[in-house]
Amino acid sequence: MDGQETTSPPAVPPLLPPLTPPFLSTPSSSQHPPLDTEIIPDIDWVSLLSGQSFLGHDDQSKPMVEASSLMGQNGETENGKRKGCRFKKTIRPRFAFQTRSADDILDDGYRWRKYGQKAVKNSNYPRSYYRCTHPTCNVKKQVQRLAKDSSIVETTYEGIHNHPCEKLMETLTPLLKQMQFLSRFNINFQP
DNA sequence: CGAGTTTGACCCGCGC
DNA sequence: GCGCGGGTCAAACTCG
Repeated sequence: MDGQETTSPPAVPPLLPPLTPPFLSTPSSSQHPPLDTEIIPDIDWVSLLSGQSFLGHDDQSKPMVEASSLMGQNGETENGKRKGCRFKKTIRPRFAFQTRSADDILDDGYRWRKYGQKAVKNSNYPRSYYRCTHPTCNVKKQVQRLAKDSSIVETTYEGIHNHPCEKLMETLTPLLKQMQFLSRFNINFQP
């Protein structure tokens, strides 16, 4: 809720993966190549997109899964009205990063459904809320453009995908098949 | 027609 | 206790 305007990580709890450095403090554009989308910190995108533990340590720890499933039903009650456990204090793995992009949404390979948008204090730009559309997956993400530098989009992921990334699989499957095929002939990829 | 987006209302946690 | 701010819901709407 506070400290959002500084460069300190606003929503990155102790569960932050070690591979994810805190927010880039100075996104000075002097060294930036002219890319449409620039990933600022070093992110293990392979692990991230494959639904593996980008957190490095918590993919199998049950509390996270329970937290997710808890949120999964959204605390709806018998009369269809939502109730308190919507806001139950569950610690879910979250990590945030910033990208320099003209688009608010960076294509991470997963399919997201927007479920809300909210104006945030101290920011000219609204914050958008997305949820993974996979039926059993309850990962959420928040996307917000920085008030200071509107060219930077801050994305906060919450939760862990419990399914592989469709797009990544689509891309990798033919490659894997090809590798399997080649491996049948004991082809070594050596110079 | 199904999937995704928009948007106002609702709810809760927290600080005062 | 009250008000504020953030997060979510869900009906209405849009789009392919």
